[in-house]
Amino acid sequence: MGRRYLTTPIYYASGEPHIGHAYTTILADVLARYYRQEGHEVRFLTGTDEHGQKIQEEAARRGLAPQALCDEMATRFRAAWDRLDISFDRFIRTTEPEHKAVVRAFMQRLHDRGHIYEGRYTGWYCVHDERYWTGKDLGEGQTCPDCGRAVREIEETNWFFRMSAFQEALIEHIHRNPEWIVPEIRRNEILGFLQQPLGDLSISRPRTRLEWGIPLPFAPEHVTYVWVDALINYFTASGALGPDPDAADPAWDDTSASWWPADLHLMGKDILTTHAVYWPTLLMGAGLPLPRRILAHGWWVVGETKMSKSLGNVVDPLELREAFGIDALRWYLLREMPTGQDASYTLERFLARYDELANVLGNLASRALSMTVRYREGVVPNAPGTGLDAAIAATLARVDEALSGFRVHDALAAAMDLAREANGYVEVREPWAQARDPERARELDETLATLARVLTVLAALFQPVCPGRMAELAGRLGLEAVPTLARAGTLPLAGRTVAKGDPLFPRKAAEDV
RNA sequence: GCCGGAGUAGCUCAGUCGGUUAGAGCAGCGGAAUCAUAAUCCGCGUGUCGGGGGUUCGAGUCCCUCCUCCGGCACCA
Repeated sequence: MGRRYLTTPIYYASGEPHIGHAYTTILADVLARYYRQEGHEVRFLTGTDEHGQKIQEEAARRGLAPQALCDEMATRFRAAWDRLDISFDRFIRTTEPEHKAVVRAFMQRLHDRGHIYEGRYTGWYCVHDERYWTGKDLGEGQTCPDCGRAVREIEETNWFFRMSAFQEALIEHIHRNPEWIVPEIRRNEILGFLQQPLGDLSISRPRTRLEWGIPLPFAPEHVTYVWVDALINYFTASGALGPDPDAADPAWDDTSASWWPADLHLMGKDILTTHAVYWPTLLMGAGLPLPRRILAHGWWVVGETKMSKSLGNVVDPLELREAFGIDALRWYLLREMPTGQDASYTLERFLARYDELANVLGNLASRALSMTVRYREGVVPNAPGTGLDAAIAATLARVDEALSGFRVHDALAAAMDLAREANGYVEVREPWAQARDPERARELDETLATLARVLTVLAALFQPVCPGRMAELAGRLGLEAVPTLARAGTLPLAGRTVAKGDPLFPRKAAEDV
């Protein structure tokens, strides 16, 4: 099996992670777990972006050293991901010595290759806030959007990356790789964006106004623009360069021993341009291969609904973790939002999705395990459990197809449909009637063996979204762990002792929220 | 303004290269069953497929036009 390197953005925030951060990260986590499930070796990267103006300002406001603020922030993000069951393999921080060294080497390499030049940057400066704004940020009559005071146009020395030199190559790359940017609407937007002449990218900020950053090796009176610094994290964490890299390191020309290039960058649609334009052109400049896929997802919006009106408030989905458990929350977020599109959060929809989990999947497990305990002393009979083989095969194919296009919601729908079909199978077989007639013992054995098998497959299928509950289900089936998808359908189960246990997803009422 | 999407059952959506009576889940109504978390299973839809026009033997599916909503148009992490 192959290797998969996937990334979330590194997050820049001083507060608790919100639903946007959480969704990206859970989406990445589910994909990472699916890939592991399929037997791939996986590198799942997340982390924090710790340089720049806002960090410097926030630290000053709180009377902290910037590094102290970042330490606290990184701890908060790690804790949040712990609560959401995120299985990252590497948590990178841009203040790590390794990353700083890679950024310096990266910038030097761009410089050595002739893609960087010194120029003048024009912007609107607010004296009161001591910061620059771009033209489109300005309020009416050229005022500061923060404090409302008049801004003045100012020029400063800046270093620029010749992004424009790579415009044609980037357009060609997108045309040659139609699935490079997913979903298609985002690809179209980037192509539309690239129809305009691409300007060069300012990659530095003078230290006279921004100290908290990585100095440019060839111009130490400037620090690296924070977006450039941040994007390079994906390369740092690939391990392509050693701990003390320089621009002449041979690893630049052969990254095959590392995780680079990334298989998938995930992000919200708001930061697609940086990932699909700035980052690829920077990589071209450095002579590095481009990431294989880029997935931009949509936003959760909270529409006004009867439910939230009647409750008189708007619930943050993350708070539902308390009452329903993290597995249920992950299920809702990934099943409800068509991957790549926006979705609207409502409590009503959450409850409907939870019922699906409890009634279709949870109840299937309850009834199947309960009957095995009741009719066969809890031992899975030694009989052909092939009753649902066609449905299982069709489901695996559907899941595979959906995931190859990153339609996670479709993959989850397919998994749930298998549970539905299994419930139908129970109705058709009527194991309770088979149990009453001693002459039908063999049929009952087959029914129970089939249900044990399909539950094993379902545990594997749902494991990436519901890792905790599916580990529990696997345990009740007498398994040590959730098996891989490849093994789940053929794993010998006869003779194993199962346990009924409490409901996997206990029934809830709206009042419980 | 320019570019790009979307508009299909009460709700969330699927509808591949145009082709038999337009589908799924949820909600609703009726029934069956009793192993199970009062869960499950079966049956039930007179939907102007946003409006109008066109191409075609035939259009939700292609073309034109109009309406409504949304997104992108860069250094904002």
